[in-house]
Amino acid sequence: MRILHLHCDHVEFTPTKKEIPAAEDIAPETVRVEEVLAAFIAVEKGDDDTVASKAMFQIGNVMERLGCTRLLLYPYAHLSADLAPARIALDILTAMQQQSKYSETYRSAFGWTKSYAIHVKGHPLAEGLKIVRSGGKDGSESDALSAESKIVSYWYIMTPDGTMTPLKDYNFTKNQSLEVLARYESAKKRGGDDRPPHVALMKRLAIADYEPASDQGNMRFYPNGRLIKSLIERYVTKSVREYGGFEVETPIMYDSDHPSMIKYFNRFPARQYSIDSEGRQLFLRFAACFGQFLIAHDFQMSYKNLPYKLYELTRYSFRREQSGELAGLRRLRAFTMPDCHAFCANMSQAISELDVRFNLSKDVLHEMGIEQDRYEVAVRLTEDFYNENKDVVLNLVRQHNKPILVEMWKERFFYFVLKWEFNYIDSVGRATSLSTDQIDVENGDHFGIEFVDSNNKPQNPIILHNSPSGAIERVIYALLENASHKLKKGEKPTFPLWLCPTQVRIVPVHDDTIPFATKLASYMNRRMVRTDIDERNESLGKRVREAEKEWIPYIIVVGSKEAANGLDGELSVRDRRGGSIINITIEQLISDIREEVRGKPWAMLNQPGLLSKRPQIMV
RNA sequence: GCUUCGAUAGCUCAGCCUGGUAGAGCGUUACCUUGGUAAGGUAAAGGUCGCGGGUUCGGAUCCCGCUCGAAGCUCCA
Repeated sequence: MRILHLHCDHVEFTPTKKEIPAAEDIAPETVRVEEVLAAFIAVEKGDDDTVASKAMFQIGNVMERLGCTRLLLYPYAHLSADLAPARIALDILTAMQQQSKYSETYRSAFGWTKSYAIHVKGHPLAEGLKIVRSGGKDGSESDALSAESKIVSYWYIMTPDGTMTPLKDYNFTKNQSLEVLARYESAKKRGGDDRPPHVALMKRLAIADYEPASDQGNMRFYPNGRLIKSLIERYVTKSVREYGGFEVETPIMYDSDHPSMIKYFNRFPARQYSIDSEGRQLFLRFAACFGQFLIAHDFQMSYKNLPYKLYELTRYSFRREQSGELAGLRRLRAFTMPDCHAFCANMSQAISELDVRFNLSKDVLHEMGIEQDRYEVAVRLTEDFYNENKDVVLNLVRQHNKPILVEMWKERFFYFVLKWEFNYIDSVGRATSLSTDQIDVENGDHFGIEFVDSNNKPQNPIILHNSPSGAIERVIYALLENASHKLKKGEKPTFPLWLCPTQVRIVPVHDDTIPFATKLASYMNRRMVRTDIDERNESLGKRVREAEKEWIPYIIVVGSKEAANGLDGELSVRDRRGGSIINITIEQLISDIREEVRGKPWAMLNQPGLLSKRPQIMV
């Protein structure tokens, strides 16, 4: 912020016309002030509330020295070439006005073209320039964010029989991972300092890696990783479509001055990627909410249409987390987020929909190979909501059939009255939220979303925000952590069969058997079983070993015996999960695999079918 | 953002303390090998030791600054 302060005999100004869309709504009247310190102010990028207080402190010092008691705050863009977005500038100017200790504090209208006359006193201290920068550890934390840290929470554990026990009185001996979550969230105590195991695995399996040429937290996905990610994306989308969500696609960037965005944007200004485009400041979405709300705003809805559900899988949502907070696939700056909003006519409809989505989320995680023993449920809600709807929480804990963590707030601070999350607990003691749903009582009004009720009166819907799986990258993180959990227990790590980049690896014993191997592989691929062939000039033992290192569930070694028997004969199949070599026909193997992956999306191999044709991606 | 640690071959890392010809394993390439269920053999290619400065006859190595990365902290709408 730059402040040009002038000690004046008098200042007179008249707003003549609105200059920008965000201009204040005021009646344009001429104002004349005598014996005043006129502070011409340009609010710059990165300025925040701390700048407002610092500026007022400095202005106070000047006022005292001059013996002046009248202050005029005059927004003046021409002092800087690096201005803050209009809405933020207005917020800060308003904050300065409110913080002023002078009873006669004037502020000229923001966003208006003004004519003005000024008479500056002729003494040495009459003119000065101050430059104020934001301080503190995170320069542009908003008011909302700092207020958030002051929220008072009450923590409980609720058991399936409905008992609520204050956290400090609960005995965790039988629920160690819930204790991890509880400590993690309430005491803000974190786990060990081991490197997260999934990072090494994501590299070794050629799934994903850091991209040094991008910003931190923006990953590259190799063919194997892209295949896995794409299958998960398709599966989640399919599940939400079957549940009744209708898929839309919305822009990834929004105008930070758009009236509906202001509140969202200002809440976390330091956490956005922003882009300048022809003088407008755009920010990259950090969720799918705006896009869907802006669509719903333009719908003509009746109560008969509700509940109505919109869905988008955002690739990507962006959150510019602090650099030190990023961690492998667990915490990113660009991530893929399925987000399904249900517009509900009233609270009872919202509550019954919440229940459906809780089960949807549970099923989705289960089908992806993330079971209930790997995650813990947290429910956060306001005291009022709890008192009026105790059975809602009770119902959730019964469905989960394990104790859950409850965080209760005296008053509503966020836009929701209730939120639940499934928190994955990893092997190094970290909790990471996957699925979530919220009951939002604010944004229907805020985004002007309306439906007409049975009395022909417009109403704002209650909105549920559900991500049935959480970020797709996090699902992969959880699958890799599951695998590393198995490793620690001395078991063989695996992916769910439908997600394996290669489901069957064929290893020909001898060059003569390559034609048969090729015939076999192409038959299986046509039958939707991802099959490849390792015909490299390597020893049999080495090729089997490498297939095992890739976690390939089935390895078929074909020699002259199999080639002679043809497609009808029995094959010698190494079953990784069963831990033995089985003799089975091709038809039986295909039908076993097809049975196991039934209902899941399928894609063909995303690599050359012959290993000799593949570049080495990772060691 | 703060603290700590790190940056040497495509990858994983040794060498640095104690300055003097740039190392290993894996991978890649070629040849040999034709092997029946977790590593067959031989050889070759491959490096501006992150960038800049300083000390020194001489710096991957010691000193200073910078850049980038990771972990932890704070944080996670």
